[in-house]
Amino acid sequence: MPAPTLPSEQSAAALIAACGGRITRTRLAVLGILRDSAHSLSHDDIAAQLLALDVHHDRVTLYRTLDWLVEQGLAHRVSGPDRAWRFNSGRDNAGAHAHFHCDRCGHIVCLESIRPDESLALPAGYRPERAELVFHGTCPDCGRRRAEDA
Amino acid sequence: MPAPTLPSEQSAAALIAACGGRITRTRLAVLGILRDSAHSLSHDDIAAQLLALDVHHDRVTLYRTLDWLVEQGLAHRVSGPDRAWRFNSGRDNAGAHAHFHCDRCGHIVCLESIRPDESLALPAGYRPERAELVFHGTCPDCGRRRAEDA
DNA sequence: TCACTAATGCAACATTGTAGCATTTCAGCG
DNA sequence: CGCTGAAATGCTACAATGTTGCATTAGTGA
Repeated sequence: MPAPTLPSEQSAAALIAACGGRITRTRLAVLGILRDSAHSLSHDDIAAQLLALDVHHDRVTLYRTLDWLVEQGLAHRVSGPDRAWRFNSGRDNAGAHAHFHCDRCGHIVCLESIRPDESLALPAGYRPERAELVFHGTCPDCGRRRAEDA
Repeated sequence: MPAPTLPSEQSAAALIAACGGRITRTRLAVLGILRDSAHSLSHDDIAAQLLALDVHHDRVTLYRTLDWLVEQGLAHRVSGPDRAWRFNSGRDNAGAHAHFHCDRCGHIVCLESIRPDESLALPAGYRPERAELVFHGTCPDCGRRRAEDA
């Protein structure tokens, strides 16, 4: 019986090889996890999935693997609401709609109905892959709470 | 000779008192610094300015002071490119234009010519104070470097 | 199979932020 | 003005996230 394999691992191996990198179990598993996920994952999320898949790994190795994937363009790094990076495999739909970020309580809400305008012209040389539109302000809960304080 | 006083400290004291908080040297100085700055400052930036003003303080006290200012609505907390918060006194112009965030090298570039559309309708209860438009992708430098690699 | 080196694993460190608790200091009051 | 109680501070220790250096392991090509 072969080792457990994620559905997208075959193409993952090809992608890794195409970058001139060695094909290792950590890279295969991490890239597979990222490609199977619909949204961005934190280092911690990925570590948990690796554990579930019985892929032994080291914290530092995971950081370096993710750095390498980002450097090769196989993954993207985005900064989350807390002070931790999120990673995704490029085509995810997290950036397709706008977000509301409450500066009072720090919560982030998806505004599915609003989409950023991606047609704006950027200066030469910049190659945008997605646009992120974030509104900052006060959310309904915090607005209410503040009114009660007064 | 009186202690050095920032230009906006008078009104800062009034703002603090209006929130029902005690007027302390740390709050006066921090709020003054934020109000005098045109852009968002990190905890570290603020600590450096406090040091320059000879306002003795503790790391933890500064965190708690900033938390309190944010809670009272006297300051805003925004997440920076690195995993550290930035603080500002509300009306700053950092959000008035779009930014380009290179996912490869992590650098952030201001795109002065592009401004987010603030006229979009948000769901009821949300009170936006500013909109942030960030393009993610590859910057000219990284695009060139990647072409050379191939 | 062998050798070379990329990749890993480990330990120690750096940065950013929090929790608990004793001490200081602000602000109201006699 | 000098007390007094609670708010604010300062200290120590801790937690979360990420990085550096270096010895060891393991892919890859021959």
